[in-house]
Amino acid sequence: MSVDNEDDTQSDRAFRLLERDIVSGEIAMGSKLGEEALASRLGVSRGPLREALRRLEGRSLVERTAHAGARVVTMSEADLVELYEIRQNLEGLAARLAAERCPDDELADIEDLLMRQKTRSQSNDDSSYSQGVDSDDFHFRVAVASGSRRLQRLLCGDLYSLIRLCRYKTWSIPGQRQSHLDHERILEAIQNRDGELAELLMRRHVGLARQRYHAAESSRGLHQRQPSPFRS
Amino acid sequence: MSVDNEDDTQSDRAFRLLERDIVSGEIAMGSKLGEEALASRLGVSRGPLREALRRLEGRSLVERTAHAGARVVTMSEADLVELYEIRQNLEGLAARLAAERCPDDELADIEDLLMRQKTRSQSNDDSSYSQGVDSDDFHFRVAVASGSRRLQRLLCGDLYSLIRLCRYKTWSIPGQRQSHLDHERILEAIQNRDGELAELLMRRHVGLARQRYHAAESSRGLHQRQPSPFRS
DNA sequence: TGACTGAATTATGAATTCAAATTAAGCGGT
DNA sequence: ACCGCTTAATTTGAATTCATAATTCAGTCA
Repeated sequence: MSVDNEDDTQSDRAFRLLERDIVSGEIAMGSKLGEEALASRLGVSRGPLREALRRLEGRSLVERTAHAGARVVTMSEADLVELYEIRQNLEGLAARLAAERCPDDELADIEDLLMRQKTRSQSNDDSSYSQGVDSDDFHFRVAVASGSRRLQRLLCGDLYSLIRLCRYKTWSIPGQRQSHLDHERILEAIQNRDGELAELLMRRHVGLARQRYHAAESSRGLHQRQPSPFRS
Repeated sequence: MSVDNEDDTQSDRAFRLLERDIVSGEIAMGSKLGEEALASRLGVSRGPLREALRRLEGRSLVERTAHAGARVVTMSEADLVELYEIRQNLEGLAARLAAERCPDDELADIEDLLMRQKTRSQSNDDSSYSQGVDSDDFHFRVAVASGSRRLQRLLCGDLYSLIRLCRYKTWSIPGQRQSHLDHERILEAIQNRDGELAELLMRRHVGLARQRYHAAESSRGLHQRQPSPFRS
């Protein structure tokens, strides 16, 4: 009916919508994805919807059993730990590559970003809506600065989706003063073309962020998620 | 028609066949994947075939443009370098995790594997058909030994497919005596529970394998691939 | 001769329809 | 009352059909 934007195919629309709802947690892990219901909900026929589900299956966001149906993947705490270990390593790699090959002006842009964030956090104490958009995120910028398109896609696409599937807003825990200091030190190492140090600092930074989250999570009961919006 | 094996759905069959043919290079990068032709070739209808293509799209093995059609992805030399950088890091991570958490008996199994490979390469000088199956591959075993299912899937599934898409038999270049020595040293570090050393050695090992390949490749002209079997 | 416009063709997108399998419910037996 | 089996209903898998967009080729005009 209403053509929203660029991609005019129904399948792509369903894919984007489903991906958004799954990653944002609006669908809830393990939910059954009944074709007829979803199709009518998204305003598409079962054909394109099935294609969208298959695509999500390829991205390992949904699992499918032979003639039974499709469900959103379920992720345990162990899975989250595994994802963080991978992310830690890969972001370290991104930092090192950025130190080795990123042009100076792009690094200067990131420096500007950090400066803006600093002044903003000083004037506006909470301002925790800093999670505006990707380009405002330090980790995203480093992934771009690595110059490796595939690494960028892995970090900002697949890994980000899966990690965020477990919980909200985990990419960069905002409002942490220590995080900002870490970011400054990492950028400094990158600008000094010290790849080894940049990798080490980034690894430690992500690792500490994980530990910090884990501590906070275990203290207020684990696996609290939004109530599932539709069917269980 | 002929039900080959476990998964009885046509879409899954088409998916497996297409993945195999693409990864093995039988389809050639950039090939147009006409739906009608492929459907008749695989003995399925267009519906299931489209689902298979979408799934491959999700795994980023095929690209699709709005109403134009699907093509096998094309990978440049730069892409291959990026993939190797990622693989290098991730296999290092796998080695470290294995050193930290893999039970001793499983490591003993890998030791047996290396012993068998050694004796076999001594008696049978060529024996390069060692690339029998996954479980005979050292890197595969280390990925398993990491204990991280997701890391294993990333390394042995996605990355392996993409890297192998560029060229044949690149996972472990067989018949290299130095490789076997590297493997022994890496396993030794893992068994000594020296995670840092295992990671370092594995990184260097993969890096050297890449360099070795690159040297060999550039000397005999680049990007020589099988002639495309069907349509361009 | 070359490039642009137009229609015809081909291929893809999507809905409908039918078939097959799983799930759920109902029935009978122990 | 509980367990197993049979049958009905729901859901998924797949093929056919129609609509729409892109490609191709022919024709015309500059």
